[in-house]
Amino acid sequence: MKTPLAVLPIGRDLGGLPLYRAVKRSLLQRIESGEMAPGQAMPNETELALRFGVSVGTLRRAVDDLVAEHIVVRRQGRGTFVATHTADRFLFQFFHVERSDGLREAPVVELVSFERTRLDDEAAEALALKPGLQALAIDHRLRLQGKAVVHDRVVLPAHLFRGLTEKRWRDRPGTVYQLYQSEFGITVVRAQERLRAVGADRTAARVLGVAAGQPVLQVRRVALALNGLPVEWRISTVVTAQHDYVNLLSRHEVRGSDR
Amino acid sequence: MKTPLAVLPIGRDLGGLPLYRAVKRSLLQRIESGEMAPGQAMPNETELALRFGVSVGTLRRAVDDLVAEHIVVRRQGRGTFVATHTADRFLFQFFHVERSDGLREAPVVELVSFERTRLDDEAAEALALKPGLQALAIDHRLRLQGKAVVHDRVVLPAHLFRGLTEKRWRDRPGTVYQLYQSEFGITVVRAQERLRAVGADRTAARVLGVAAGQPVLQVRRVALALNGLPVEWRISTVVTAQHDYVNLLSRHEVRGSDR
DNA sequence: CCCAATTTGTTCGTATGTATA
DNA sequence: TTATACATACGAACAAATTGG
Repeated sequence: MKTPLAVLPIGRDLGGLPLYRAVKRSLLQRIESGEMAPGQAMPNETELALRFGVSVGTLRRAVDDLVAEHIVVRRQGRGTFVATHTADRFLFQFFHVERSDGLREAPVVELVSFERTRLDDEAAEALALKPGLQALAIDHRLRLQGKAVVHDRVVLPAHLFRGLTEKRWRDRPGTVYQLYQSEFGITVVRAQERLRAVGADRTAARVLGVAAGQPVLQVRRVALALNGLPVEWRISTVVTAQHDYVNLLSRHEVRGSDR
Repeated sequence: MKTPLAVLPIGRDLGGLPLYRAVKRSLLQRIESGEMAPGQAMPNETELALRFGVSVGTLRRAVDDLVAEHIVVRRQGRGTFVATHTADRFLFQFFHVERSDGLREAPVVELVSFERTRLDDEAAEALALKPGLQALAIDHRLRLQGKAVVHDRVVLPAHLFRGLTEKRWRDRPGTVYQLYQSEFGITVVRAQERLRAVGADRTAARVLGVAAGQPVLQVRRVALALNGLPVEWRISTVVTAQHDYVNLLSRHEVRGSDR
């Protein structure tokens, strides 16, 4: 016999909102709140349907949406799990640089610097925060096949990453997004990037070993968490002499945002 | 009483293939073959389900996939239609340049040149064809708010676009993808782009009115048709002084390819 | 190796709601 | 108003994958 679990409220009135959307929202809230943690199995479908007081089909419809948004993953015969960030997912969804001949591989990341600083105007705007707020600025060099190809500057608002030190950053076992998730409860689910071509500035030129002024690709990214709020600002500089930024225009948009 | 319509075969044996995938494939084939043309309404769901000999739920599942891939569109109360290329869709799915302050608008397109030529090695490789095949090369200048921002070079294999003349190109009412679809039965559904930063070459510099060698963004795109075959090769050069190439990393991949 | 329990995946059928013409 | 078509919701049955005995 399973533990007798509480009935889950779907949310007050749902004004015209389809039932499955209400269920989805409720599930999302439970995930955001940490009640169902990443990696953890959710109750099974019939169980959840029972608790929500909806049919299995309706419950499945709600979960379908979460699966499409990479927020949960289903495994036949095993269960449904709150999605964890993996190196694979990071590579696939957030790392777009590959060699011009199509060779794709994980970059080797070197830490260049880790500083406490304050948000400049651009970072503040991107993060929807006030300029001058305490922040962390972390620089990396990324190598592909030994070649220095990308310079990354990551800017994090300090109040979201309390207790983050250079050592913890350095010693993280996986990707930085895995670190955000496991150590700070921040799950990055989507991002917006803006790209432009510029002449390499001194920092990038030094870190990447190219001449200042040489054309490089600059990628500005703001990463958004589960709750839709921006949590990371990043400027990547890419040497595109032998590498490209690839973009597949074959993906699909989320149906309804709910955020 | 409806006309008594033929039973639709789903496809011989379906070895382990779920029924809804077989139905989807069958629908796709009918669309590719032109049996159901763009803009045209498909038979309604119960009708289709009946003809395929499956339940409405299964039929809907198949159509769901096609909707997700933008191959058909559903309109409640009206019907399900084979998708047509529209200016909106083109802008949203295939045009990624906007002003750095976020202003997004349709570009004004000027024809610069229209030539008959032959596939060079790079174009041939991208199009999976042999170098030297007859082709059309068409150059454009795109303006945003009056500013020349993009230079486009479109390369089309002549055998797919028989009878395409400069006049027909010039006189098309909508986007070029609408032209491909309505005049040549070619529906572009997805594309792959590779981006790099380079110094502006002479052509681009002339067309865009920038100094040669100035950093510009170069976008190489191969566009794929419904059947998955490449049909267009394009190199765009973007002046990113006041504009960005934007990319939303929030979209989702297609489940199973079927192609 | 096989069997049984568990969980998601697929398919069916039906009823009712909502948007459109 | 009426008819049509898609949208939502329900419930049930069986298939397929996984795990553990």
